[in-house]
Amino acid sequence: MALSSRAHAFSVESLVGKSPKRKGDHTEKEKIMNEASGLLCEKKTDRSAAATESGEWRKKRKSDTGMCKAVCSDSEKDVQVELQGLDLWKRFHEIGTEMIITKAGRRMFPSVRVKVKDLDPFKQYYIAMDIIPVDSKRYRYVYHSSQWMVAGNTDHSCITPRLYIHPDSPCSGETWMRQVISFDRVKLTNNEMDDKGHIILQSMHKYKPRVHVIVHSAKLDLAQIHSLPDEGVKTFIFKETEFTTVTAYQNQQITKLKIDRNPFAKGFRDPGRNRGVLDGILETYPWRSPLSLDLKHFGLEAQGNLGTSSPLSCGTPPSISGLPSSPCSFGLPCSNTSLHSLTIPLSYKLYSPSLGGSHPFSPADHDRLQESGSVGVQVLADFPFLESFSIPQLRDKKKGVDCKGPCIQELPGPTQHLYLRWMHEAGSAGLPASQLRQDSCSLLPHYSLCNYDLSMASRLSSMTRHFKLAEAMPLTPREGQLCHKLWNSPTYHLL
Amino acid sequence: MALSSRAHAFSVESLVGKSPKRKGDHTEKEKIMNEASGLLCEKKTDRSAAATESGEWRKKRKSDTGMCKAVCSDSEKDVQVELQGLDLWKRFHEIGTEMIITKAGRRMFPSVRVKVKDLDPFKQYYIAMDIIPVDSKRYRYVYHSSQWMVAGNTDHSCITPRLYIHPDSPCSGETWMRQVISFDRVKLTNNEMDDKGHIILQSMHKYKPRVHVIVHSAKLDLAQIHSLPDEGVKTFIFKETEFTTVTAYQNQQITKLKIDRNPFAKGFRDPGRNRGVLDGILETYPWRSPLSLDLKHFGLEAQGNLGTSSPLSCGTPPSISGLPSSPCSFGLPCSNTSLHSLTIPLSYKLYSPSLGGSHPFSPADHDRLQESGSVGVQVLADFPFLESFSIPQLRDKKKGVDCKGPCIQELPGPTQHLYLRWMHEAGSAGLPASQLRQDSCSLLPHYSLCNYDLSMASRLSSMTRHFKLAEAMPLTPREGQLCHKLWNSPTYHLL
DNA sequence: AACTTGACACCTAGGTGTGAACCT
DNA sequence: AGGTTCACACCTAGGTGTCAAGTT
Repeated sequence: MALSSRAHAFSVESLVGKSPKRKGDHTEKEKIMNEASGLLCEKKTDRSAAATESGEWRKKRKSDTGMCKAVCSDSEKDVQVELQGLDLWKRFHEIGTEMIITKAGRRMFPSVRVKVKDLDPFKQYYIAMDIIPVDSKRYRYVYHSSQWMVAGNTDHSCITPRLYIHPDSPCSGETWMRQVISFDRVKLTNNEMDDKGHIILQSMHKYKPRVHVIVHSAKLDLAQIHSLPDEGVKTFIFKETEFTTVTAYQNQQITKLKIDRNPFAKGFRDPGRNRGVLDGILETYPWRSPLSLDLKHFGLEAQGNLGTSSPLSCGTPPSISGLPSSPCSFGLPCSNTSLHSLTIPLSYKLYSPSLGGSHPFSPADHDRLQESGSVGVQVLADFPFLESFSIPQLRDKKKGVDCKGPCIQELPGPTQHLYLRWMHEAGSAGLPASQLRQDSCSLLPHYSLCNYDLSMASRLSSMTRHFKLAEAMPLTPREGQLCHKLWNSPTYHLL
Repeated sequence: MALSSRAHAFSVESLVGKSPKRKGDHTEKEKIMNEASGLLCEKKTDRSAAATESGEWRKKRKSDTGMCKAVCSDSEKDVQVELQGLDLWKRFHEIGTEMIITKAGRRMFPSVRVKVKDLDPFKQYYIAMDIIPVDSKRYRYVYHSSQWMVAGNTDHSCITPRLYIHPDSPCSGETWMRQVISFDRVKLTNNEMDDKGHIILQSMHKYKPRVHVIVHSAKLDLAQIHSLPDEGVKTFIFKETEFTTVTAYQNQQITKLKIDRNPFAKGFRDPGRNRGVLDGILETYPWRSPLSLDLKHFGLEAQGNLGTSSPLSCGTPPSISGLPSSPCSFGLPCSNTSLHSLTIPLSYKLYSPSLGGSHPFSPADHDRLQESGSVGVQVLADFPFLESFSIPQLRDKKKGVDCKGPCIQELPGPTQHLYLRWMHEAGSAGLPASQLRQDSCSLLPHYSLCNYDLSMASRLSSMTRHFKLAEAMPLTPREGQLCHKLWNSPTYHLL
């Protein structure tokens, strides 16, 4: 994925390593907190919004259901609040959760979702959420150590956090208890003048959300509650929901996890990440096989193939974790029904990210590969100079207009080569070195002339943005931008 | 537009007439009601949901702002409720509003939107909506007379209508009065077992929505209100919001108005409807001119023109309300930038809908035309037998797969002619008979070979579905389906 | 023959991360 | 050089009328 320039700078080691953890003194302490679910229940006793986390509290854990319970001891009754989606929150928390804040307001992901128990079924309650500072520090992300460091002090004391009343409020205890109470519509903003009711936060600070259960009284009007009432409030804090505010993601692992789990970021998802590295591509994209490159031929066929689906032989779909037995069949399944739109060349090379070189896979790499025990995939894309290419499915109108020539003329000559290294997920799809040796002869570069349809092409474009460019060292932001520009320039984008 | 088979059968007369009104005894009475804004305010005195429209009420009108006010006289204070979007409601009401109901639930369009005035700013209110039967009759739409007729009796008495509480409830009078209160999330269903809280109605019946302003009392729980409380309720009815429930639109004019006004139906919209009848097409679709048809040539060029934009001369764009001065230039503006995808033939004929014949325009028609004072446009589309037509923008995969031959083979011979009559909106773009006579010689059929791009093609397909098939008598459902099938068969659809 | 249903193309509306450009 | 903003491609989610096929 084309992670942001910042995120690109995240060190390779921590990405490829088996189970990357934040380094430093905090790690052990946080782990303990996670295991303890980090629950806090406080009874509201004063008007201070940034209430201290004091007060009696007990905790209970249901790790198998992915929930955690907070029981708030009270003169009346024990109210329990369970955080939903605890597993996901913990995955983020282990890395160091970041939340984007924007001027217009950005939703949280994950969002705070709770189940409430042991309310009085017949009483009316408001349920609300706010977000308070964890400390008075300003933070800075240090790329080379992949850590958040204190960068200064901030005085939060004069700011009263905005209270987000759950839209179903007020509601009977019975009704609240029947449903999962989701705060997914909450939006975070860094705009101090915000008039849309979003929660206002400062970037590069640590915060923690709180959930409040408020007993309804006749005086309360939903439209008039802007701060917590003096009494009848129970507050719950879940340590796992702590986060650092950012305007752009700092830690690449956070970006990755967000993309993987947030449905709205599906467009940035690597289609094959949950299977063998190549499986996703192989199964998703229709290819012709065996791969062979004839750019002149391609140039001639580019238009001629429009709308046709000539019967070509299809290769055997290989998988990276179970390589094909036929020595030279690096082909992919062929879906003729979608072979009607566009002809572009594309080919793969196997590549070891730990080798550090930008060269095609060579026999000498085998030995080093055995040491590293993992392997990536290098993609070679060839871009012929196609002046009058027909692009019927042109969604990006603006870019499409600009596309007639100049953008492609950045590249000299009729054919361009772009080498990309695909960083596979650590451990998820590593190719065993032994297997690689066995089949490595079949993995040497082949060139392909392949037809595939434009919707596939657009997905491929998205997919390739998840590739890591092939450099020995982590990319600098500038490098990342440059490579992305080449790959994602208007014309290429249309591939 | 390809109105539903039912809607197709709507009689020509009522479509073309200057200001079509429903015929029958009701017309005069309804007109009075419209002018009186049809307001009703009733004070709830019993639990009967289907309350009678009795009670004291006054009315006030602000026609220039498109709103209408209801003032409910009361022991406490006058509460006023204004229907928003009154103009739109009235346009529908004049035709005879229809609302689709489905098993899954369908939104209303227009939706009920009101402004409330003179509430007690400090009191809490619920605002709710329900929909009650207008009478105990079942209705049937009679196509040849374009009228709704009583078709039987229904006993509604045992059914208590579902109450839809506005999601902002309860809320202070102050807050309610600050905003437009919209019931656009209300959904109507014909599923008697509905468990999603939608309003359950019976198809082919007449209903009227009611808006209730309910004073909050401590006893009321938002989740527990399923019927109107005994007291503290003021009810408002707007005559213009009456509608007949259908599962498919019956009156083509309703379909047309829904498509024109509902943003979600934009895909079915005729791009030129707010200008001269032809202007939209002429300005929107790139054409080559002068129109001339050479099907053999077309067949040969169909693929050859892909991706090219050969420089052809473009005709003068005429408008139906101001015909072009050049005698034979029924051409259209040419947008070469989009002439790269597909070549299809299409031509126009002027046609008088009141003549009733399916023949091309003849001199003898002129006299009759003068009497009718209005004119439609007839479209002649020619479909050559194109076996291997290139269809890059194939979104409808299912149809695309079926498209190879059989569907087009329904038509005998290499070329098919389909006559469509385009019913222009009454009064919006009528061609003066005098002007027609003057220019009628230029309106005799011409044939055209024209290139235009696929996105345009898809819109044209949508547009042509709005045409009315040229038959002397209103079409039967079967006829409508047949003609639509020809025009919209898988291959044609891609035009 | 009248009416209903369900899959569908085509929209609106809005939530994502990206990277260029900008600010400080 | 760190941090922020904005237009954007690419998604999810769901509201339209259409039509073929079904039911009554």
